[in-house]
Amino acid sequence: MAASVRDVAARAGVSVGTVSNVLNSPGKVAAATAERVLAAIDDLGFVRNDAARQLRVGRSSSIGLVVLDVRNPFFTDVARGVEERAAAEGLSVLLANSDERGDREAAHLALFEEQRVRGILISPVEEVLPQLQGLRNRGIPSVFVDRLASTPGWSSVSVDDVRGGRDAAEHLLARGRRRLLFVGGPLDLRQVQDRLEGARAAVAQVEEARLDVLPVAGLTMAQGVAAGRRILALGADLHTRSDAVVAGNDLIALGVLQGVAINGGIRVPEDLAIVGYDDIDFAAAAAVPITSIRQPRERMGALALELLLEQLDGKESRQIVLQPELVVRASSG
Amino acid sequence: MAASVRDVAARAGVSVGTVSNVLNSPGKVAAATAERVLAAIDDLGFVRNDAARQLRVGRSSSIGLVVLDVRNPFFTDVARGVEERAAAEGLSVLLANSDERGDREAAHLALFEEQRVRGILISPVEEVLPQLQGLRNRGIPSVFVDRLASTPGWSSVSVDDVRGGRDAAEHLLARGRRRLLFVGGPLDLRQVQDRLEGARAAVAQVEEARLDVLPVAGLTMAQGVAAGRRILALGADLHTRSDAVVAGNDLIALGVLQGVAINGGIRVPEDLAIVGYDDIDFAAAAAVPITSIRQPRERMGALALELLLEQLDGKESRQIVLQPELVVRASSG
DNA sequence: TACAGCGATTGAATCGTTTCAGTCGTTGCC
DNA sequence: GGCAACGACTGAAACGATTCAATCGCTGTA
Repeated sequence: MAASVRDVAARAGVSVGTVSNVLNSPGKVAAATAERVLAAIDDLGFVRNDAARQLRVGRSSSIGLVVLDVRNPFFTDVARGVEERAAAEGLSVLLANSDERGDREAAHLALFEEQRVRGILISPVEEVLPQLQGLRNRGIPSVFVDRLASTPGWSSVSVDDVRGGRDAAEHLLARGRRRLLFVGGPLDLRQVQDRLEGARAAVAQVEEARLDVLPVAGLTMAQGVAAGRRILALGADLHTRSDAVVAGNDLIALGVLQGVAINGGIRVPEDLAIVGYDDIDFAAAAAVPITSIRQPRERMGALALELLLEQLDGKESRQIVLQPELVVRASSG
Repeated sequence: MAASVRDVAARAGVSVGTVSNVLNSPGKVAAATAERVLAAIDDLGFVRNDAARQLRVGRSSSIGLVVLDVRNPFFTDVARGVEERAAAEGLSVLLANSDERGDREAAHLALFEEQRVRGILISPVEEVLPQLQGLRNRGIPSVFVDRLASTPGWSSVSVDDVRGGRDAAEHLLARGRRRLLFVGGPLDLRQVQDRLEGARAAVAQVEEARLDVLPVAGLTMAQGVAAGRRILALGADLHTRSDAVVAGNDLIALGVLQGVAINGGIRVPEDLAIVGYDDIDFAAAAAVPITSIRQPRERMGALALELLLEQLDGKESRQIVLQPELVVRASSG
């Protein structure tokens, strides 16, 4: 049904090699011939079969990107950074969503390997090093995004989340808050651990301050809303409990804000201050604009691709750690 | 370097056909043999080469999805619906972003054809029918998403945007607003046209009501913020101009809200009511929760894939038009 | 005239899988 | 004992592009 390079060759009265050259090294072909071939190509509606090309060439021209949650604007921004840099390099990006689930993550990696992607960028859910090591042995390098590669020999671009968590908590403490509540999860997610650890460190510096933890199942707005409702349900207790929330990310922060606002019983920031994480665009547009820890999102994506290219060039692996930045808005009083 | 089915066959002491059968029709192979083959497979770290498979089989197992803007939560939600339904069918989804640009859209379609995707789901920027017709002739069907296919013979899933626009404007009129301002663009985008047309129709029903148009370059928050600033800049004029905004989508609405709020000169909804479109999750969490026109986002995605499957089965094309739903929140007073 | 040198073109080999007609060895039945 | 039927397995052909050594025709030079 679909025309092949052989059909094109026949119609243009040249050999298949020439057709291929017209497509891939136009300089090698006489102008008149090229013209005839091009004419044949669109007479026949020929479109190159990428599978055949890849098979012969031995590799594809795409790279795989696995993110924790495509619906989180943080990751679409990262993806955007990756894509822009990749396009400049003639690579296309396959975007996959693990939804914070290890099984989906593994499945996506397996698919990427079948597709023989050039390399993989991943924001991992769980311990994927063994699988990635396998990929690397078979010639597919990878780079961690939004997560420090602690094992030597692996590249990564990340933000110092411990510091980010500390900055968030210190800011709240500086504003006089003493009963902090960390809302985030799943707790085995590294980013969450680090941010929590940072917050703990900051709280430990202040005598009468404390930090409780309200774990949630995922870093989504819905989970945040649920958490907000639980905070509301504490009712009068609240004042003996928490006067500030350090959220695992902005989605959680937005959710909590929405959740506690429902009955209007709790005022933000008067009764409850909130600090988010990521500084997605929506944070500034929130009911009460959210104070947040900004990460250079697109830049992380672009850098990650950069590191991947370095690996493909046989260069040394390296870890880039970017610094987060506190952006103060109304939600922290 | 990478092991092939031939290597596996050699190591397991069977023929390549048998290896293939172990992979694809396990029922056809004796248990003992299968076991030996499987052992060889992971001794060698064999991973099937998808390009070769595709080449032989003649088609891939993915479908392409082209959206106007991946950073718009509306589209990630649609994508989610598509993916879920696709996964159930054993298909994977290639997500591409046209960024509301015709050239990028065309480039993505071309790439999808090279990959021999099974079919294409597209939220079109411009008139792509000729290109899609070409694809169809060569065996790749497509379905419009979030856009009615007005030409007979084409499938689509859309929401009645004229009605949505009308509902938005009627709601504002019912609340006593009379000087409406439509903020949206690009104006040649069908969704924008329809929503505007609907708003116009509603305004035409009311004697002393009027509708101005403030065109913007794209349906993003940044554009909305810029529009908001321009509204602010009108200053005192404002009251003789507009007392309500019908936004092209929620991102614009959020942006406008943020833009006019900057100096606090204009209060929402007192001075300026705002109605958005899409009802993305962030609309409810906004500074002033945004009244919006809800579209069944995930459902649209799932239905679109459904229609694509129907086409692949040789069934008739059809157009599904869903009804939007007004969700009233604080921003409209 | 012969020949080197050059650009343009050729076409067979190749990539790794799936497919399918055919072989092989057993079993069961008459 | 002969034969059909059956399950398991084989291996060559095919998919459609790219590659590269070889060939072809010319031109300009010795």
